Amino acid sequence: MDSQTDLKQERRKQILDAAEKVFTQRGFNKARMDDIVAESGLSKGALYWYYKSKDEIILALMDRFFAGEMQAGEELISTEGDARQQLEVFFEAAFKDVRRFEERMSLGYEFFSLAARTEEVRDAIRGYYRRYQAILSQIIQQGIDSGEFISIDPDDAATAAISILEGMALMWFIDPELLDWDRIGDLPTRIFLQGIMKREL
Amino acid sequence: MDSQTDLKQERRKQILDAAEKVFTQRGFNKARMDDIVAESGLSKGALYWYYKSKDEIILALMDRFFAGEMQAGEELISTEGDARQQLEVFFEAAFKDVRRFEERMSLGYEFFSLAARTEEVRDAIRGYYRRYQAILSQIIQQGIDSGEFISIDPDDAATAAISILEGMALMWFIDPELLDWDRIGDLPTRIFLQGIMKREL
DNA sequence: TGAAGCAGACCGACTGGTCAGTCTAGGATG
DNA sequence: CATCCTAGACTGACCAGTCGGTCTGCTTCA
Repeated sequence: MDSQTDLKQERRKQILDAAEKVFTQRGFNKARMDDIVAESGLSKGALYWYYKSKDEIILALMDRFFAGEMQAGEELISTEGDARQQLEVFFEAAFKDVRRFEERMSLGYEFFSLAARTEEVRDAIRGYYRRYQAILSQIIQQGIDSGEFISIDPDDAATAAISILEGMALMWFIDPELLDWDRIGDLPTRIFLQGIMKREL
Repeated sequence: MDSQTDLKQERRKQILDAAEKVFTQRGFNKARMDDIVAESGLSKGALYWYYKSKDEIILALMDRFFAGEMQAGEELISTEGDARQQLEVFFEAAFKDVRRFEERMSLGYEFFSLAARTEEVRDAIRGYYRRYQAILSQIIQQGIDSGEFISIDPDDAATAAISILEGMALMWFIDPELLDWDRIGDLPTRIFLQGIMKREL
């Protein structure tokens, strides 16, 4: 029972790993099941033993993709420090993630374009962002309570913060030169923070 | 020669209009050439008379798409007022555009995911953003020169501004509720502006 | 002990549908 | 007679998904 379950997990991982690689390189539509078969080292029969269809693989991959992206964010909430420091850490970690997931970014945009036509995908992405927003909103609320930040709707400010992150990721994806991390550094973070911090008059 | 050219233009427009509608609804891959034929009211022969392939239509559509998006931005540079006002007008116009292009947004994300695998697409989008950045950078430079804004790299600040716009468009695409324009209004603009404006100490 | 039975995991040749693009046989316009 | 079409049948490649079959390990029971 146990080693059987392990095998199942192992095989599913094996298939999703292969699918991730193939889908990233060729996109959902150009990728053939036979590519995934070849990449996974399994057979077509095995592949269809574990997943009923290509769509099922895509959906399973999506779950894994956004769950993975989420982890970094979720862990952050326990960070020490005042709201400003927490946001700084958050942004910094997020930027690092963007660079770390470089190759996987195109997969993200595959999901976005799928989202337009597939409710299931849209809902998954939505859930992901809402959880993200909740975390940031909480931090910002702290900052408002402690008098660090100006009086502002924390949900909206959180949405704005995520927008900045996602926008920068997009820009970097399209034109890495325009957005040289070493040069631009934490500029957007600084702009955002200065934008919401209380001024000392 | 003249009315012939007109007819050519007209037919090409007819085809691209149909393609835009079909691609927006079904995505590049699910959309069939026969769908575009039906939508355009022309025949398959006519379609292939004007465009050699599906890819050629996609590329032509891309040029039109980004050229259209660009116009609004290009016109802005002549706007009156100081840098702050110009940026405010710019952001406001951009947000209006997002809402106006609601149905066409999914097409944009089709292009983004294509960009990962097609240099021609990547270059086109890149060019579009660079022109956009140049405009914003110019305005921000003005603001720095006039002492309105803090000393900052205008190119980087412009990149940050575009990131905010694009990020918000993305968020809205995925979750319009999270980003209710009437509620969130010009918050991101205000945050950005406060972030780069000189403080009166 | 070992033969028989069985189920779950897996193999890969094959099928059947789909669809981009072609082609034929015209017709109109200028 | 060149250009701009119409109508739509057709071809050929491509590929998701199927299906008959194999292999391995476990259980049963004589």
